[in-house]
Amino acid sequence: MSKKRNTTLKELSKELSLSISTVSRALNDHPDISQSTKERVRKLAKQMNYVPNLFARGFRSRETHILGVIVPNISHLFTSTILKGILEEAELRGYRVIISESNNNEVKQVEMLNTMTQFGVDGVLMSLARKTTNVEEILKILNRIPIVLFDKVSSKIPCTQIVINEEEAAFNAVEHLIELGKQRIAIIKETENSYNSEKRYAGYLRALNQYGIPVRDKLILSTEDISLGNGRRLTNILLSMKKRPDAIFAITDNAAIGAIKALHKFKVKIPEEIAVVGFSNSINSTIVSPALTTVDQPGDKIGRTAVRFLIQELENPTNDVMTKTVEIKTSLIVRDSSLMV
Amino acid sequence: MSKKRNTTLKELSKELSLSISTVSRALNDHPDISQSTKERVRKLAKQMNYVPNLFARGFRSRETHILGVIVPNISHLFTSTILKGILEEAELRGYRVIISESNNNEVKQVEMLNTMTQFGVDGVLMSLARKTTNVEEILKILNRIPIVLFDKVSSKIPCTQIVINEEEAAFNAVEHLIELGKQRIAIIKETENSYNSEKRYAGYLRALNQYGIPVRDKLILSTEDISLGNGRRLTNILLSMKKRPDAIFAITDNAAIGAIKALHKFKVKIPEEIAVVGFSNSINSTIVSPALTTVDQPGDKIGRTAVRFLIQELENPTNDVMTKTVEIKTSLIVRDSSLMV
DNA sequence: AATTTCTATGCAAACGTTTGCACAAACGTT
DNA sequence: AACGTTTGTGCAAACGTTTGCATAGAAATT
Repeated sequence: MSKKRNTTLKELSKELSLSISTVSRALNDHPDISQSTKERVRKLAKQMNYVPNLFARGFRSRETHILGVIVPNISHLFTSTILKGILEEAELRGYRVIISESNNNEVKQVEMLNTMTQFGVDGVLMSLARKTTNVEEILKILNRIPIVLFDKVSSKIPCTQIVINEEEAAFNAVEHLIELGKQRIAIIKETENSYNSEKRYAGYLRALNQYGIPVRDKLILSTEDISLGNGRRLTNILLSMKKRPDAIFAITDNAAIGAIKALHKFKVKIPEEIAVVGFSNSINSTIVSPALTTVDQPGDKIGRTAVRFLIQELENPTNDVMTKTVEIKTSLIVRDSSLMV
Repeated sequence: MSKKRNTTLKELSKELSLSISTVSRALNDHPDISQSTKERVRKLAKQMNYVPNLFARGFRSRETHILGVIVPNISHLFTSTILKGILEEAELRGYRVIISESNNNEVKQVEMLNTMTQFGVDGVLMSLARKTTNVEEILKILNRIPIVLFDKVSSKIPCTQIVINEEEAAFNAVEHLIELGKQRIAIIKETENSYNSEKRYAGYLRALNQYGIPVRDKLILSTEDISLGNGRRLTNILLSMKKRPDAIFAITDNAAIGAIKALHKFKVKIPEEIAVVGFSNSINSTIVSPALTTVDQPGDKIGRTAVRFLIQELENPTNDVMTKTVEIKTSLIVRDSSLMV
């Protein structure tokens, strides 16, 4: 169990009666070294189970080939799907990944960012904590190492940002409802202006405008915490109106499922009386009945793209720090909650 | 953007007209150093934003304070809950965490294990890939660094193993059904003898025996892939019997939800005619209707416990590698699918 | 006053790797 | 035969930290 030391270059060189540098070069396939020597070295290295000490290497070259990832909450399906993409793409490109959680705590987020740079990660992938307002510290760190934001991003931080095309996705969802013949389309969104909520709301408005449907304030409901419970609560409010909506667009699946539960309780027919569309394509959307029409966000693609852009920056360093937004396409998955036959 | 070098001990020492060693000791609170010097050093260190180069440190001390984690699939709620626990506990104890996915691929699993040790992690937390049979490579690595297994474990690997008390959890679930007055309790389990499935099946058998209920082969159904679809399919088989069961215990929530869907289709009353119990307490279990009675597995506790045991081993190294199984308690969450009034 | 003990500090080696430079040996060219 | 070129190898420094040992000066003891 005690940590046996690994074979080192020195040991190899002694065994082969070569210098350390020759052995090092041989293993790194340096052109100066003769073929025969290379083969001898490689053979013995394999035999003696040599593995380079990455610490010594990283220590010298100041490159660790480690990427840091900071997310608000790892046990969230969408997040872990993104992480999956990150892990896969990083591995493919020879990088290792350290993951941390900010727990939606801004202070902790900066702390993690600091220990990660201290640790020597080559770059950081980050999804911002909710209500991140003080970006100063982050900007400081951005001066030292490249950061790529994904999912929860902020225009205040000048760097590459990978997001889904929230606005268009919402537009498509609402357009779909309009094409069903719905005219009084309610939206359930977040109160505080998170990037996502804002964009989705914008898409909602654009769809209504484009199709010449009046925007009715009464049908625009907001909540601090966009949860299943609140989806249900707000739907109850909608049902108590004298003129009920004929469709509900909830900006998260959970809220949409809450809506369905509420509609169920009051025996409202879905989608005939009121159609429902959510956002995320979480597993639950297929479990609820009727199955929920929702926007599929390709999480792993976001992850992969983020890694790709970060590595691109790492390997072609430039000094101009600038905002660059990359939008990942989504698709609308139509299910029973908006399927009119 | 270009990687500015960090402040080093050398720079601090020059500024303070002290030697590097004195500065180092001052920062590490060595008793040899006078209070006044310590304060001077600390002050400047803070001012110049000094952070120790962890690579140089780890390189020298051969301790990285990094734990490696290998899981079959990160985007699985239970897994990511465990990861959450691991991250929290590790952070609390000053360790960082590198996560990798084996994708249930045995070869890749060993590969990851190798690159992790090469990288210099102090220890590894691992949940085994499905059908892990060739443990030889793993045993080799176990000789070099400590490993703690969790969730998907194997008795062939002599190390600490953190699992939930599968058998007892299943026993409690079935006992609960018996107490409802159910007598013909079917089980939906896995064909291949995975650790989890086997234990849960054992709990089922023990409960029946203890209450003197005959075990009927016809009510014991197995499937390769314990999915929602297969839960539905097997339930259809149960419904086609001349003597139907009066309860179904599915060893995963997904299979249980499949069962509920099937029962729904045939208008079987849940739980009056047939009660259903699942296993996992996944989010879906509250979304399906009726809400599913299920076994809650405290994922974060598993994660925290695993970290605790690993660090314990790291900090008190012993040479005796031995199996030690730690069981985490579960609890049965009773919901509508088995709630008889 | 001479000695010992203590306190605070500095020197230098070590960790394993990479790499600029030097340099022998072998070869090719006049 | 003398010179330049190429090829393969080795020397030694560097990265930033920790730490055993040495030591200078102060304080305490004789």
